[in-house]
Formats: sequence, structure tokens, C-alpha cells
Amino acid sequence: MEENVASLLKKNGIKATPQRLAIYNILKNTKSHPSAETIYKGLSKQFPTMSLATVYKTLGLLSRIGLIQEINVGEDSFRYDANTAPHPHIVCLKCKRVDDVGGYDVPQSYDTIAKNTHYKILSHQLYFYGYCPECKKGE
Amino acid sequence: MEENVASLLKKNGIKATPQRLAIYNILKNTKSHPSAETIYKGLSKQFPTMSLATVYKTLGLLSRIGLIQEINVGEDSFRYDANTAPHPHIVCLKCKRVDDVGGYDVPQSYDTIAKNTHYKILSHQLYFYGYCPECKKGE
DNA sequence: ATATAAAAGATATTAATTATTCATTGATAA
DNA sequence: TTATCAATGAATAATTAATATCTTTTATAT
Repeated sequence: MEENVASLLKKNGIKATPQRLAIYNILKNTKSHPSAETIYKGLSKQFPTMSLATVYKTLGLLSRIGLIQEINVGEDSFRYDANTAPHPHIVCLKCKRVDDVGGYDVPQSYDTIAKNTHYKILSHQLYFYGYCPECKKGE
Repeated sequence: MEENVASLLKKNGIKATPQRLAIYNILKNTKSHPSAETIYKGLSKQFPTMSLATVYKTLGLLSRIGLIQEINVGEDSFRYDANTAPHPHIVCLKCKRVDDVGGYDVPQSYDTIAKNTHYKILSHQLYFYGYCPECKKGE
């Protein structure tokens, strides 16, 4: 798996540095859709000298070659997801947690919408907002 | 119409200032989902002394009392829409134009998703991305 | 008309993100 | 093996959207 990523980077003419692989692995091994800041803190033990700018640059890089996706839940900062297949997200309005939504998505046939809007449609994002299992208790 | 908004503001204990009515009217009379900055520029002739902070404060206010909605298409800044009914938006990846999408939306029954995620769901946002009629010509 | 409480305007501040700079690393060719 | 050169990482500065603060002005009720 890690071999794959390394070679995929090289195929794109991008060096497979330890920092880049580490950032990708964090995303691959979590379901929590961390922000750049969160990833940065998570790597501070392993890479005490790494700069936040490196995290941002790497995330931009990985997004551009399609290894991860950037999601914007409408709050202050971006979140990142190594699951690049289209799938909806759900956001807790209280604790800002972001989860994947299974079992539902927009029909991938964009024909009707293209006809109505006259756009050429490439992708979509679907977000739900509410209270997560923990936070809804205190409502 | 403008009477309605003015009285609605007063009913909420909010002063109906010319600036506020003007900002609301801009949104009511356009389909273009302007940003705060765009609204600010659009009012600069009519209110040469108005500050950008006033625009932001008013937009926050109008959102809070449900007269407009804030949308986040995943770009740099927020957009605003006086159509507060849930409806999808479509974003041109080239010129950043934002349009409404008619004829399709997420089923408003959130039951299945609530069951899968264990969230209490309150709302959703659906965004499509692609190229608008003008920009798709140059692809 | 006036008092007063809220709002406007100006400016400063914050926070996320991006750009710039420079030293370092690492691959490649001799 | 080593010199060279481009790419990268790290530190810092810069940018930009949005918010907070403070003083002056204005809308509204009396």
C-alpha cells in the first residue's frame, strides 16, 4: 500500500519524502477528516521540525494528483479525506466532528441537472448538518 | 415587500436602517449569490461611506433571523442567497459563478441517514461543480 | 423635539492559507 | 566516490476573509 503511494508520487515526478508519506498515511488510517492543523499536531512527535506550510503544500499536492480530497464543510478550515470516492459527509454543528454518510448519495447521472442548468457537470458534494450521537444528548 | 422586511426586522427588535434594507434588497433582486465584498462594491455608489464591516454584520444578522442563507461553495469566501428554501447550487470551476439548480434536491426525509449515522439531522447542502454555459465553450 | 439604545463607520485584530526565501537533501553523471 | 544541480523542507513573511473594538451617528419611542 505504501509502496503504491510512493510509486504513484514518483510517476507524477514528485519525490516520495517521509513527510509526504506520513501525511498520506494519517489520512489513510483515520475516519476523522482532520484539518491541516490537526495533521500538523499529529505529526509533531514524529517530525518535530516539520512546518505547517509543508503540511499545506503536501495536502495541496496530494489533492491535485487525486490521492486525497479536500472537503469544505462551511466552517473555518478545510478538512481532508483519503477516500476519494464521492460520498456525503455529515457535520456536527456543536463539536464540528465530520463523519462519512453511508447508504445514500446523489444519483451519479447528472443528465437532468445538466439539462436544467446547461452546465457541464463534473462532480458534487453533499453535506448534512446536525448533532452527532454525543452532542444530541445535551440538547 | 420592503415594508415586510422592515417590519420583520422591527419585530425582532432590530432597527431597519437604510443600509440593512439595501443589502437585503440586493440579495432579493439577484440570482447571482454575491459575496460580502461584491455586495459592498455594489453599494459603494449609493452609500459611499459604508464600511465592509457593516456588510458583514448585516449579513450575519439576516442569516440569524432566517431572512437569507449563507452558502459555502468551497472557495475562498461565503456567498449569500435571499432564497432560504433548501435548493442545490452549481458552481463554475472557471469563473466561480454560482447558480441555483432547479428540478432536483435531496429527499427531505432524513430518516435513513439518521438511522445510519445516529445523528440528529437538521439541514443539508448540495453543491454541483462543473463549467457554466459560457466557460464550457472554451474547454 | 429629545433621550437613548442600537447601529454605522473606521480601524485593528485574528486566523487560515499562501508565497517567499534560503539552506539542505538527494539523485545523477563524471 | 564525489561534485553538481534541481527539488524539497523549514522558517518567516505576506495575504485575505472575517470578526472585534471603539467612537460617532442615527432610528425609534416618548
